[in-house]
Amino acid sequence: MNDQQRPTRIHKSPEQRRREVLEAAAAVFSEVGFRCTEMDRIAERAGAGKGTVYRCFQGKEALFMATVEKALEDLTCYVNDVVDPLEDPLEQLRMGIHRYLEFFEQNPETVELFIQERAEFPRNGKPLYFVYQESHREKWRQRFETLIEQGRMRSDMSPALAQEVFSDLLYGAVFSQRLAGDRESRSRKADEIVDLLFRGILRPDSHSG
Amino acid sequence: MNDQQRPTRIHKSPEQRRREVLEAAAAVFSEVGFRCTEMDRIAERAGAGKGTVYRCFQGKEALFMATVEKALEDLTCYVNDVVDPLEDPLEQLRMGIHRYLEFFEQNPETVELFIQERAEFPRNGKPLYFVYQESHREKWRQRFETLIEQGRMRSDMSPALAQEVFSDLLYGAVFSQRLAGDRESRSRKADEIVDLLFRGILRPDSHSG
DNA sequence: ATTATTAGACGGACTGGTCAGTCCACCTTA
DNA sequence: TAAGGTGGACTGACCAGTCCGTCTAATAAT
Repeated sequence: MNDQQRPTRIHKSPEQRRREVLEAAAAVFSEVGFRCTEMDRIAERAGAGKGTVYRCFQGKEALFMATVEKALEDLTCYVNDVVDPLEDPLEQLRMGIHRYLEFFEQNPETVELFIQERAEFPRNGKPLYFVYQESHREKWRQRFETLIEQGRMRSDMSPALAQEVFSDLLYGAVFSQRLAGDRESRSRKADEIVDLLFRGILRPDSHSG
Repeated sequence: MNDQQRPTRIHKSPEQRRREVLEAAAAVFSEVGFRCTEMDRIAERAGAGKGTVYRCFQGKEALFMATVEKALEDLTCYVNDVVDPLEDPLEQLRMGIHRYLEFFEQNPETVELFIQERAEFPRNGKPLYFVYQESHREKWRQRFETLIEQGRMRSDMSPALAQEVFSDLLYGAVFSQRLAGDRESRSRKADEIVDLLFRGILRPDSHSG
């Protein structure tokens, strides 16, 4: 009369396990948020026991940060793999905006992870998102400077400010799109957004100073 | 041998109590986040007992949402009181951006509350921030439309898109400023940002189509 | 090829700490 | 003197992280 289920234990490679746990964690964290996520739930979703999860990652916090880091690496690759080979800075800008918006449209749960990171670890210093952003700042600023040197961008405009406006806008667009929930696809409008940033909203003949 | 402190109980008006608790709650919530906030801590900060806090507000969640709503009302007033009386839509836009950025610079903890709201109540539907935003959407769209009718704004540009870009940028700027932690004051750069949005980054003679 | 041995992978019961919310004895004030 | 505002001790639920008996699979021995 022993109808106990055999739990079908399987030994997998450490990398395989780690990947499975990480994937499950990203899913659960982005679905219910850091605090409401129970480690048991992640274990269950990964098809593993709690002990296994704790062998792969030091604890809940470390596991969460690993999911954030993974997402940032994915984002960086998605943008840079296409943008870096381009020659024209203007094309890099245009394509950068496009790829960035597209990435978040295809991986909406990523936004959730970034929100959670900032919300739950306010004392951990700068969120990883901004650490990554900063590591690319110099590269992008040079692109703006090149545009000015080439006489294509207004020389009375600070490249640093332009860069900040671009990155603030992208950040805001992605968050708004996800949080407001009812907006149209931004990535399909990437070209229009680029046009606005390049040429402004006013008619050329109407601004005299 | 009784050196027990007399707790100096004072009966205050319900409104006074409520205000004090709300203020304390906003401070603690924005300092340590929703989850890490202990109701005991809010009570202590408000100079009241836990029971008193629970008489003023139904529970932790209700108290938190009340702080968010209060912050949104303050923001709305700070912007609209100055913007609405203006006649020129372009001036309204310029001043709106300025006041918005200024508000968050003067009330940085407000950003924290908005982050927390979204992070902790993902299933509550749209965050209050976006509910408020939506309630002003129509008004702002009409301002853009007026600009087009007056021939001052490019007629090939969708007012709806322009509006979204403006609001996404503001949202992103405020969050970035707070989260990245090391940016310069945005409100002092409001005019430059406005200039970028109005005229674009490119030299007028360089875009031929 | 088959069986014996064992390191260590595995899962899940258990523990201990943490708080949200309750409850009631006390105190203020009218 | 009584009505009801007040504060803080208490309770019960919840869950991260631990611990250990069980089970797998790689290797050794035959």
